[in-house]
Amino acid sequence: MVKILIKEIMAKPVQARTLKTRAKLLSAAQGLIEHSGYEALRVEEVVLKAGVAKGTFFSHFKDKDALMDQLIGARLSEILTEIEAGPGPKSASEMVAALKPFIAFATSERYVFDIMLRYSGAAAISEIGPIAQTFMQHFELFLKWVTDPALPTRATIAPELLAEGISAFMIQAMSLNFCALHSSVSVEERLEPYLEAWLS
Amino acid sequence: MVKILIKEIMAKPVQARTLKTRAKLLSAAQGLIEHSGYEALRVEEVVLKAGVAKGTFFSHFKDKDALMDQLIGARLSEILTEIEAGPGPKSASEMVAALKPFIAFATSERYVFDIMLRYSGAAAISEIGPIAQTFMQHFELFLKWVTDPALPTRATIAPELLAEGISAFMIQAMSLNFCALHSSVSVEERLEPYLEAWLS
DNA sequence: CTATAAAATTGACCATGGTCATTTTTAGAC
DNA sequence: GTCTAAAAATGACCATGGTCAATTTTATAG
Repeated sequence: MVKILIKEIMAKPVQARTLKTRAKLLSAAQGLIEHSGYEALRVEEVVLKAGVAKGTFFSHFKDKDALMDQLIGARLSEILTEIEAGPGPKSASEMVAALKPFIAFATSERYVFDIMLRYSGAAAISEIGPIAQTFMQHFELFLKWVTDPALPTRATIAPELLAEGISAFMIQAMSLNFCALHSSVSVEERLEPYLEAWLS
Repeated sequence: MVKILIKEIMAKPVQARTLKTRAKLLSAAQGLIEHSGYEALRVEEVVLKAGVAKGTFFSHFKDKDALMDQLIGARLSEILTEIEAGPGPKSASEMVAALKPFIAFATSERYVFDIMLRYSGAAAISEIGPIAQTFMQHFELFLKWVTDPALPTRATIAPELLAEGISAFMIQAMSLNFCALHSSVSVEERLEPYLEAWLS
């Protein structure tokens, strides 16, 4: 009885083999993506390169999108962490400049952008994945920026609201980038007036 | 020679049969959706109900998503047209109320919301479909609203920018609705403070 | 070392979207 | 009517993501 209780509390044991297989799958996928991009990735190729059976893939990842969540989420998090390490922006213009690497990756492929949006919020707390976590991460970052006195902002608006707004405008600017009618302007050029208007 | 030129200028002739088949496919799809929603739709079921072969479906629609673009786009356009017919909002609160039917449909299924976002901008002018058109339609609507003196807005911001901002916040509010961490608040409740802050 | 239960892996198989060479139908010329 | 070329429709077939009963591997108790 005690044993059963302990078992329920403990995380289920993971064999070293599991970690090894998982690492093989992730690195195979990463290699393929570096060669041909995210959209072109095929599960078949991943398992072939990793040297495992197809079924193994799906016992490590719920579906193909879950792998994408891992890979894209990891990259987004790396980029955000780098941005966090930099100085806080003192203007809308500097903010756009700081966000440039994030925007560059998120708009590198339409597919990447779509996956990012689709996984930005999880339907259940227990399903919060890497991409959803980066949304929390960039909310924290924006909150830090707007509460820094170095950045002049509208005092009448709650910092949390300001931060969420930055996120909304960033996504809007990236969305319009994929639209033929608006693609003459770069994401950054479009984002700056939004933020200027929102923050001051 | 003249004939060839004329042919090039003319739209390619469409047989009555084509329109009939297309109508059969659309109504079959509509019927299935009314019964089980958008996500559950299967091409196989559509052609079965319409009484045509599978290949026929794909000579009428580029792919399954193109059918969804038609169906969802048509519904969105209907809703927007009804909203347009109503009175312009005199406050952020009234604006949210006016948008309620649009929001209700767009968030009725996660799948519907995803398709809407994916088709909101077309990669090429020639590919602008029904959903992309509704985005132009709601931009026009928002522009009409913010230029109406009955709605007090920040005069320092260009009306076009204000209109795009409303769109950005509406999408942000709907996105967060699908996120477990934020689903305790309704889309409308979340949208209102955004618009309040943005417009005044 | 052996037995055994749990964990991990396997690959044949399925579900579903999508293609294309072939066949059928239609419109128009004579 | 009948001939012909273009348009439309067909369904066998393919591509790819995903499932699951059966098998192999691992950890561990005795």
